[in-house]
Amino acid sequence: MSVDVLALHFDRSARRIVLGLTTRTWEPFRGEPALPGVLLGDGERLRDAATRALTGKVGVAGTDISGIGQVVTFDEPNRDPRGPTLSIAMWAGVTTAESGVWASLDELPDLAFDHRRIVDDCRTILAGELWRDPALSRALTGQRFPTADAVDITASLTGRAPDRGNLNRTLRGVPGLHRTDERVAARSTGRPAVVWEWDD
Amino acid sequence: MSVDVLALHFDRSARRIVLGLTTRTWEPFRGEPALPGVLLGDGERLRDAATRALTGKVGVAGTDISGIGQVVTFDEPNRDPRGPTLSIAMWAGVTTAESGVWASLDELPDLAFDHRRIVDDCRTILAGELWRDPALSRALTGQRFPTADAVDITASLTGRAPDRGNLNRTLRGVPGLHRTDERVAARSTGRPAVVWEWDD
DNA sequence: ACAAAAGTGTTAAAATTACACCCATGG
DNA sequence: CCATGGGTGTAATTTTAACACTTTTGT
Repeated sequence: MSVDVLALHFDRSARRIVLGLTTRTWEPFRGEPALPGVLLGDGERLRDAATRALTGKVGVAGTDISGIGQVVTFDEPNRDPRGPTLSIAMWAGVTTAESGVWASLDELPDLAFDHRRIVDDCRTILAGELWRDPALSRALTGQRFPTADAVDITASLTGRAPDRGNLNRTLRGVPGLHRTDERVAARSTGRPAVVWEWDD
Repeated sequence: MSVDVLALHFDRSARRIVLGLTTRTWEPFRGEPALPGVLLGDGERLRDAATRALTGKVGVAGTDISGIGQVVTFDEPNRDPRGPTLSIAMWAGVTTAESGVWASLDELPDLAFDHRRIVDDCRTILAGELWRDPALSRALTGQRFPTADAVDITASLTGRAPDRGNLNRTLRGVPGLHRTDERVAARSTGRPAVVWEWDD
């Protein structure tokens, strides 16, 4: 029973979401990139296991984790050559991506085990929950963010650019999120974007 | 890490779904009704664990299980007084409810642990997946069934009677399901209902 | 003929999606 | 004043939900 984490970080300058990876130190798949994962300890909570995976395998500081949530459980017989195992997939928001390996969602290297499949499946699910699940949304945006970031996050996660107008209206309906009067120039040109802020 | 099963059987004569329960033989909650559950064995698949729970704790024959599926994983710290544990909730369709204790979804006794909460949460989820997930739908209806059964199943799972007309159209859109020319009198009076049949 | 149950037809309401057009800023 | 990005308005489409009305059977 392992917990595998999709560590998501929104890279503002690259305008896309990057995924935190580790390099496997043991067989099987030694040397190949993989999702950070740990075996679930006895009586350990899922979020604790996920945190352990992030700090231990990617080098993320505990304080840089902005949110954790459950995605799905994978139960395929051939996912691990060592025998049938279970994998609980979790998402985690990470505020800084300094240590560890980070790859764009659209340019992933070959991953160990069935991790590629896990990423693909989870990406679809998470794309559907974005702006519906406040915890996930907030973990990706941070406390305050311009609309431009929301556009980039949506585009990066869903794989295609959203309609800006519709997204703007969608944001108005997100519980716990409100518009501020503030504007900020997110790009070098063009109209400045509204700043959105999560209630505390 | 336990697997807890919502054993669902559609009782045609009672026109409702009943839930299979066990009586706990050990502390804690000794003597109280509970969802059939087992500890997940090393390398055991979820469906195997669920089957083991049904056969061992409710007395269901393996051949009477019409389908098994995953619902969600519960990870609440206080769910078990013995310490933090994880519970993977599964649904299972059961074709005959002869041995074991079966209770209507709407008249459940007090259950051990947080099983009442599990049932409530899963019921909401399953109600949403009915007629969308063919595996779940088919496990409840059986290979062939009149529209009347679909009405009863929907009413029993969602808690309120569906619009017959809309449900009829919904069934037309279910993948793998088709109408037959056959009609059957499901009630003592009224127009006979169309029989639906799953492909294969 | 009447009540009960099943189906069909139609409409209303809501949620998604698409797109035209106006606004604000940098160069 | 023009290119670029942000925002509003509006319409088309699709999905859900509601409800009136017709059909078929037993009593």
